[in-house]
Amino acid sequence: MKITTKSTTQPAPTTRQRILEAASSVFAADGFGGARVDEIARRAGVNKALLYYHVGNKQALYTAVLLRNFDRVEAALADATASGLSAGDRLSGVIAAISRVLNTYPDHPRIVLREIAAGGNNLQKEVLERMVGTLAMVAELLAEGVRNRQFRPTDPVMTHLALVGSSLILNAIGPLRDRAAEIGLDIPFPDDDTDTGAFLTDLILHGIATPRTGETT
Amino acid sequence: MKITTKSTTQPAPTTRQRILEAASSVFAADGFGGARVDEIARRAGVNKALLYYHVGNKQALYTAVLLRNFDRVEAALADATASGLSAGDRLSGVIAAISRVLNTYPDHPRIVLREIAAGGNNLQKEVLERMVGTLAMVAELLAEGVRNRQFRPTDPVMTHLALVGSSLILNAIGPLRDRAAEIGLDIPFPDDDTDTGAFLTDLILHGIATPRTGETT
DNA sequence: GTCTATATACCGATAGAC
DNA sequence: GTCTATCGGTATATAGAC
Repeated sequence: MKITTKSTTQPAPTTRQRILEAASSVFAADGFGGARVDEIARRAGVNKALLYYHVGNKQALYTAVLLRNFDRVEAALADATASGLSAGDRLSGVIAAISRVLNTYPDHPRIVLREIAAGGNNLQKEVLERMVGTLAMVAELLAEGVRNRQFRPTDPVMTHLALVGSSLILNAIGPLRDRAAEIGLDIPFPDDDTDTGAFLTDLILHGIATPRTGETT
Repeated sequence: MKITTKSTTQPAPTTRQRILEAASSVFAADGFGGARVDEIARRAGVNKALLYYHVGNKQALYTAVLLRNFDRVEAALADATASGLSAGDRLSGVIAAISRVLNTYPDHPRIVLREIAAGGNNLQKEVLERMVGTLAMVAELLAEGVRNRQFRPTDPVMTHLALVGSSLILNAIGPLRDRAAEIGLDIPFPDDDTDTGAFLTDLILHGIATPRTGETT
């Protein structure tokens, strides 16, 4: 039995999903300006005219990819922030959730890093709002921890940028690691199944300095 | 009196420097694939044919920009690592030097973020080696601190990526901050003269958790 | 070294048959 | 919904005068 009357406007057939998947990969690898619509259509296994029929144009395709990717991030974060735990435990949950979703969909961190570099040049207002919305959520969590004296007084926005920036980099490093290995550079980069969430939680909460009694600096 | 016999092969006239400066800015804003040679020539105030006469082609121009930018980073780091201080103090110096040079030349962090996302796709082997060389240097400093028990046992490469990644993001956020402000999003991003080095040093060394006596987690 | 003009290829997007 | 063929614009790069 097939459900024909959906409440959403989106048709969302398999073709469209294949196109979005291929587009996400190509935009991550080559950027908005460097991506070629021909290449996206080829990887999706569809004709270029069909791609335009489904998504409109290159800009609309890019926006659709980003909205889908941010949907995944927000779904992962919703689980992590639902509970009534302390700020510290919720922060650990948020870091774990972010690390997991960025590792599962590695195109996303690469596209976001490019957009940070580009100053959001290729982002529709709608997408930029989604991006900043996540930031505000984590920053508020950090601010709450400061008010509770669970965290030291810190700038919540800079702390968020350092935290999420680190997670973006750690989960986008795969291709660079492989390229470095190809040309013979022997650097022990993390591999794809490293638990970067656990690493980041420990780093952000406690830093790297050896604890000393009565430390002042 | 003009010195005509130089030890280096590079002619390095003012025209070339203007071209490199314009190219750095455009590559940072639009990426390698999105950058237009016409736009670079226009900003440099030179004819496009003259640009090709001086630098060869787009790929060579990109390589030249990156080599010049990495020269600046390495010069800044040389000062910071010369002294015979402890690993912790040298790390603080390195973080301060990196933050300062990235803030002074804001194109560089934006281009590097793009190349991480691209997996070094547009990088000549020579440039990739320079990039990884800096990484190896900081990672060795972190490893030394661990051996001295000045730092807790951590993965030096992941710690480097988190540290430098944070600095790249914090020093590349300017354009995105301005764009967000333009469309009315009110987020207290750091401004361009924020001391991100001091923030990162404190964060990396001590984390954000409130110190407790005999803490186990 | 610096310019104008142009070759050549590519790319985003569409027309129109089925 | 899916295809082939192609238009029109634009991009890198160069030829050749000065």
